[in-house]
Amino acid sequence: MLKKERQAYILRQVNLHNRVLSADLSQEIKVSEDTIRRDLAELADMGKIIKVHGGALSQGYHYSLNAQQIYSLDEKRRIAQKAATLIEDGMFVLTTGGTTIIELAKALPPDLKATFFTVSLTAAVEYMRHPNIEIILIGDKLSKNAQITVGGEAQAKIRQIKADICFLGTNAIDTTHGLTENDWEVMQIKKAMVSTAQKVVSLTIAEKVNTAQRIQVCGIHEIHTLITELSPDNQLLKNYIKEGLEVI
Amino acid sequence: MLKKERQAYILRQVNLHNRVLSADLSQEIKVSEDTIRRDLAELADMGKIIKVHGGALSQGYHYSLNAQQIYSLDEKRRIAQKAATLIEDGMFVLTTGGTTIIELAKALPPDLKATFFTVSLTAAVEYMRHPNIEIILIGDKLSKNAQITVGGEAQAKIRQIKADICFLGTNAIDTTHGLTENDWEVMQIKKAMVSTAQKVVSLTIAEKVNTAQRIQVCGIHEIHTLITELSPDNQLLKNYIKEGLEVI
DNA sequence: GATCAATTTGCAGGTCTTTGCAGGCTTTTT
DNA sequence: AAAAAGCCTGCAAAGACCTGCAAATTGATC
Repeated sequence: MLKKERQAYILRQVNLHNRVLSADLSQEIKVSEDTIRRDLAELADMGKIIKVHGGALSQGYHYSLNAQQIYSLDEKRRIAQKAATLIEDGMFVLTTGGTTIIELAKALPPDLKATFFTVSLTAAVEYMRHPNIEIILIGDKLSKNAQITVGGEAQAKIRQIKADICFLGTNAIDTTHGLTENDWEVMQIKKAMVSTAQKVVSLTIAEKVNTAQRIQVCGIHEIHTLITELSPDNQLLKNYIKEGLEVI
Repeated sequence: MLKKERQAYILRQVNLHNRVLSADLSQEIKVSEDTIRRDLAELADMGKIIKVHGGALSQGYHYSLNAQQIYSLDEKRRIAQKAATLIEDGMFVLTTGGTTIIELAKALPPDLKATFFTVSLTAAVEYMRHPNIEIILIGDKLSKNAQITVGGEAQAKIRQIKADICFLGTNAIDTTHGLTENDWEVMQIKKAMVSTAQKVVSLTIAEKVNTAQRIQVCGIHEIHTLITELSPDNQLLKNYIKEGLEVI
């Protein structure tokens, strides 16, 4: 096998699998690992692959390492757009925190007149920009991790509110475990919201769909509407429709 | 699994769920926790995540409010410095909002362990930077003008708190009218604070000393301590000392 | 086809990286 | 204050890497 051939083969493998190990290639092609290493080094010099200890990665891999400012901002914007259409004048709206909710706050039409209840500082700040929105901040201990208020007081307050709709920035959701979280206090707050709201809407990027965390907020059937950046007829969402959720 | 792959995976998880635990990752990826820790440390060095005890947080999530132009910043800093000396470990501290209070928040020594109650969003955000401060946010309707929560609920909550000390960002003060405000709702909140705190401290730049507004918060004798950027023996403050206030 | 220079390959050895683990320390939780 | 969890340091083994070199291959030329 010629050097050029071999390198072409390697390149194909890298692009196909996104990664290769020198040891594997050496076996497949039946040349020494040194040769593979030299090939990888050359391809890396040409900028066609990324050399790492033990093998190489495809170029595309590099981009996913450079995290953008807010993760999946575009997706979240699209979700926010859809979510905003559910809010009507005069409604009582309950929201958690999180970057998706912030995007929702930004996406609200400026003439919307509604009352927003929130436990999130950052969401509150965002709502303040809107001229016609009344904001009720739910007080209690402030969690430094989640940047929302948590605790018994807050939960009690939430349960007093007869909210028309509740938007949950969602950490993980799947059909068996329902909506799950990684923080006990946050879970309790969300749980309170779910229990008191007429309609529960989960906002989540597709990447988090069908993932689970350790603490359950509520079962899948307690959620009425699921919003992702995908089209509702996407394959990934089939199961949720089957479970009776409205998918937007 | 290659090291870079693993780190990319970790980064993705962090960005997805805002927070990860080393123990979880170690299980998922099936490497030792040490390796995870080393990865997290590296990613943190690169500034892609924030390392915390037991895991890591996503970078983009913890964003701060951009500070606007603050009027007479230097004076307020000096006031904040003096005010910070009044706070001791374990105290319950009550604060309003306003730029002077924000400076106070920034001036707090990092090892101070205390509990802060506040009605101000921006102050709360600032307090969150401090590792050892517990923050209780007092909820209610959010006033867009004052950027603090106002209303009966908030007042009732404030009165329940047995605060050791209360810092009032002050709009106007003179010996005859006492502490005055121009907003009815803000006045009520401050009034509640004055009535419940052991010690009431008014923070004000010299420019506002001997000015009055239309709504009284409290008489001059309900204030225990007055802090300005001036030296306590300054001519301007004589009258307040004569009235029995502690002037710093 | 034979020859020779240039290139390529494999190998030996020594070095560097990565990983897991032990022991002691620090932080957090109870 | 004690117990648990997480962290840090140092260390050792495994694997990957690099350097230099000699053997093998290539290909250009006669």
